[in-house]
Amino acid sequence: MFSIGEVSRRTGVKVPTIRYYEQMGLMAPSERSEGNQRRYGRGDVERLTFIRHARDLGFEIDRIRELLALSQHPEAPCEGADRIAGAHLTEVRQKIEQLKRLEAELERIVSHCGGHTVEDCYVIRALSDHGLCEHEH
Amino acid sequence: MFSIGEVSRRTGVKVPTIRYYEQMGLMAPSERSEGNQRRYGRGDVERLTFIRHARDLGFEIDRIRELLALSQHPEAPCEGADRIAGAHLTEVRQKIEQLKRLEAELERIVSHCGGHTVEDCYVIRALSDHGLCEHEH
DNA sequence: GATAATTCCTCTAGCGGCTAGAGGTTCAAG
DNA sequence: CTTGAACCTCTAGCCGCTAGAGGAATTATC
Repeated sequence: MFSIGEVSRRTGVKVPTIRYYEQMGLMAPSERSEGNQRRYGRGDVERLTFIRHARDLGFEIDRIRELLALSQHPEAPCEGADRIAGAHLTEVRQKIEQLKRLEAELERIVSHCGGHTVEDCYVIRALSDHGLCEHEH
Repeated sequence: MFSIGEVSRRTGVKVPTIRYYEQMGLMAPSERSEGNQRRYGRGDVERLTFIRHARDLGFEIDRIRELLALSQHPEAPCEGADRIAGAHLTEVRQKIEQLKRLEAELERIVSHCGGHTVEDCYVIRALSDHGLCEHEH
């Protein structure tokens, strides 16, 4: 049996975050010591590793709840998991595209700033005057 | 003089958001009608356009406050604005890199999922078993 | 000029995913 | 048995809004 601190060390998930996941229903309420402290087993550590891994990949808490539920049914078809991961991948790609547009716009603004005073500064002028934008945003 | 709704229509910033910006100190408290409703002038519309523009480019509220302060001093050197925009550009690029790593990892996981049941599902297995990861995350 | 529809006001609370801190209890080492 | 670290619960804060309650002002229609 591991204390919450021990589990935190093993999984890399911070102590308050573990408690937060319990509140959010990702982790079932653990057993408790006589003095009411949380005590975890191997299964809990695995589950938390799963969660951490999914969070690192950017899955939302709700999606992780679904993925966890799916992982409990080894015999079920895995379309669900595929769909969730696929949808997430699509979102990630969209975010990348959006950030790239932002990057291009910022690049253009920063590189054009040749002036030495705010009056001539392209950064400030671009922000003031929408006409200087390349794209709609 | 424009009502808050009129200003909202002109700038594309939602009414509650305008009030929020006032609270955050981006917009000075406006004049009021006899019945205590906000009344804005041209200058306010321009300032709000600046803010919206900066938000669209992903600048944080605090940075926008700084940019607004700089824009009030046309004779000042524009290093400040340059530095803020440059730092932001760097952040955007870092986020893109991070999302690309995520994309690669997700791509790999999704495309490997050939099984028909959760038991064989690469999505689920990859989340359970860190050993299946390409990179540390 | 009355009425109705729309817009406006303030205030409070909620979103996601934690993180920080207060104030108190339990545990493990020496 | 004492100390100090780790634990407990509870509340509040972060960011940038957004939503809703409950009420007042304004505008449009008759």
